[in-house]
Amino acid sequence: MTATRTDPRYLQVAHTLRQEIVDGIYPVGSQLPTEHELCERFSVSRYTVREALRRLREDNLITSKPRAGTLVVPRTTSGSYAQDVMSIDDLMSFATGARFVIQASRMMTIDADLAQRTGLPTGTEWLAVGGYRQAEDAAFPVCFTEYYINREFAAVGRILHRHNGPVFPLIEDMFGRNIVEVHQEITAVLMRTDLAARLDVDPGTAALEVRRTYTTSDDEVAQVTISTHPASRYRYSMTLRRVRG
Amino acid sequence: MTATRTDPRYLQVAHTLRQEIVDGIYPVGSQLPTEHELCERFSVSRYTVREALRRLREDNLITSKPRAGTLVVPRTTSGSYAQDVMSIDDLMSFATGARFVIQASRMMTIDADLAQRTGLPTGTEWLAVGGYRQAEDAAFPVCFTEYYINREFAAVGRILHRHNGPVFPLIEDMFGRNIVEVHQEITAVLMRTDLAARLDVDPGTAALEVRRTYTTSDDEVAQVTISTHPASRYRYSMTLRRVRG
DNA sequence: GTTCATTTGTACGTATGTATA
DNA sequence: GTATACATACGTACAAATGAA
Repeated sequence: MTATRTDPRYLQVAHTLRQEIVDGIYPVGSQLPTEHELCERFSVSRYTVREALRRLREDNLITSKPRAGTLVVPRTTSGSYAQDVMSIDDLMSFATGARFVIQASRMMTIDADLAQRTGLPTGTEWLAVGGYRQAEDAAFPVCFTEYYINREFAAVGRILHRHNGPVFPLIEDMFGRNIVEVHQEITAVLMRTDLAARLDVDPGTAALEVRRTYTTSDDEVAQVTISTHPASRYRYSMTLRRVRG
Repeated sequence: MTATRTDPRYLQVAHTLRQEIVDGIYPVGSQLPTEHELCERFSVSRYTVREALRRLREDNLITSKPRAGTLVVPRTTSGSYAQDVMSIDDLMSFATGARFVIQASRMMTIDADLAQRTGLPTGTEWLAVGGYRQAEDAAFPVCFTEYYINREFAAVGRILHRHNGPVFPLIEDMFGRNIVEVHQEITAVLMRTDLAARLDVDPGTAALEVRRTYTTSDDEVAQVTISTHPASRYRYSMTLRRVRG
């Protein structure tokens, strides 16, 4: 958008700086002038400069750190792939009508072993819920799932038993937090004997272990989920589309 | 995150208001107190109140309009996730300096068994290339990879041996085609005996099989890749970020 | 329809805190 | 430890938009 006469000052400043970054006057990796210098250059107050820089930060054009100044960062857009929400639903793999049968639910302190499995800090307390996910008409569960829920959001545990589908929307609705990032790790494991019996597969067969970490806009881990799927019943599938860079 | 003594004031105010919105003290559709009233209630300046409200706006909990005030809005379930190019690179799992050592390369007709594994039509001809991917200094390969390349693009086979990294950019560069879609399926399998020896793991251990299908803008399958990773050496990792929508 | 008062948006100046080179 | 640059915070003022008299 071109800066018009009616644009607020901070948008005009943001527009000018953005153009200069794109034009290479401030190349990637270089320092932007200090806020004070920008105030002088544009003859505006620090408030206006900071509002302008905030816009550029929101667009991931710059990062700022005390004392270090403001840095122009590389653009990550070109030739990227995007995955839309349908693929995510696919990823969630919650078949319609699949019920979650809770087997155990309690507050738990992360020990060294669990820290390894979950990536959570040792000694912290989390609501641990374990159970099996089962389709309405199926003879056997499709997977075993462990939830580790931040104690701040432990209240969702009260309604888990009468809830189907992903759990993190519950956290979003009950606490007004947004899950902005889902990190996912997939590994191949051998089926544990205790799970094998309950899932009705042989111990020592292959299984897919999917660990998801849900992070809020405050950079706080809201929930970690670990699902163990018998290889014979699960295939992780997704489609990535290239989007305009 | 619970408001701590060290949190800035605007975060404390934001946290309190967020909780009160969630608790229904300010239900969806209701007006939040005016900024002036919030200043008095929390004994902070308007700057602090506005920073707090900005956070709530960024999380789509409220909207503000001049004169109309600040409104608590219903949570929108919308919002897709996107995955950026960094995560894709991660997904490609091409360690710097990892070489591809070709073991076999020949034109091949898809039989019933291969059709099952690759998803390609029986009876069609493809350039099949098999090999191991190995880091410079590693004693053992990180994975075994099979490429099935559309015969139309079989010319890339000539330069595969002196190429590192993903193969599909070669197709894009050599033939001016664009890969617009990558479909990916991940399954857990048991390590095949013939691969186990070469990868230096025990047969019957867990392995991650990643199959990728690369499709051009003409809806033509350019390439199918099947990689078999020993579970002990590979962890499929990706991050999805929710984007405004 | 006009005017007015109210509420958010933009903008200035100043001061202090905090992280870091 | 110090100086610097961004982060937070206060107070003030006026503009713009809009709901109501």
